[in-house]
Amino acid sequence: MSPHEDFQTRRKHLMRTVQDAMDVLNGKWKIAIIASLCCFTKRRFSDILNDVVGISNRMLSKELKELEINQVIKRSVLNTQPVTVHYELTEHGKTLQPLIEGLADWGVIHHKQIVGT
Amino acid sequence: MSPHEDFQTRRKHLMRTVQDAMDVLNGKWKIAIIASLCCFTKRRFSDILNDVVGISNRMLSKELKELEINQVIKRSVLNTQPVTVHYELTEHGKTLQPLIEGLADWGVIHHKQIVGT
DNA sequence: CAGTATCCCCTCCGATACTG
DNA sequence: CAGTATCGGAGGGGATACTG
Repeated sequence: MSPHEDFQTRRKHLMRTVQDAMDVLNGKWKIAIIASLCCFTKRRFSDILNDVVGISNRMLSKELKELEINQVIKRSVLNTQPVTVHYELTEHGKTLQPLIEGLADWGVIHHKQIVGT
Repeated sequence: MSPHEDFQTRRKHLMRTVQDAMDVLNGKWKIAIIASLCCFTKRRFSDILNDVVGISNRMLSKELKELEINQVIKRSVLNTQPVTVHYELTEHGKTLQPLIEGLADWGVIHHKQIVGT
């Protein structure tokens, strides 16, 4: 295989697997929601609503459902009065933590790059 | 500082810096475009158009501009006939490579998780 | 508290056509 | 080849009100 073909093959594979990941993390809010669940294991609906600046309850509800379907988060209902609901990362979801941290680190780097120190 | 406050502080910081990163990588296409530039340093407009499945030239043009403004990619015009344009990651943009790789790795993990090996 | 339901705007984005 | 211009539709997403 020529070096050129090698690059092509690597790129195609990279593009496809990155896309697989982005299919789960798509939309405006998913990453932020996951970040909210990264520290401190359990959060309630209204906690996340506060963490993620600007999100509406409608959107939060929708995004949480999608993340649950993709087995990234787990929803558990406690039979208190009124009902309490806990959200947390699943074991699978926790494999995203390094990525979120990496993103946060890059956010810092980028801020320095743009603002200058 | 109590452990609880510590968590709060860490989360706030995490959320903010993750947001800084996502401000640059927002929209449907940025990550895929950067992935296309990760292997093989230079790509032409039409190359990226082919790499990123589904994107239109309109969107590609728009997203490339934003990435250039954020100093993630560099655009260079070669005075051939007709004009050739090369896009490549800047030094700053290259600091995103580990993240893209991480995303790709997670894509593989997730695919296994959902499909089952 | 943890959501649903409804309404509606407006932006994102695709399709098509055109230019240097 | 590397874009820009224009149009139009779909749906993302906000605001508000309501429910168990």
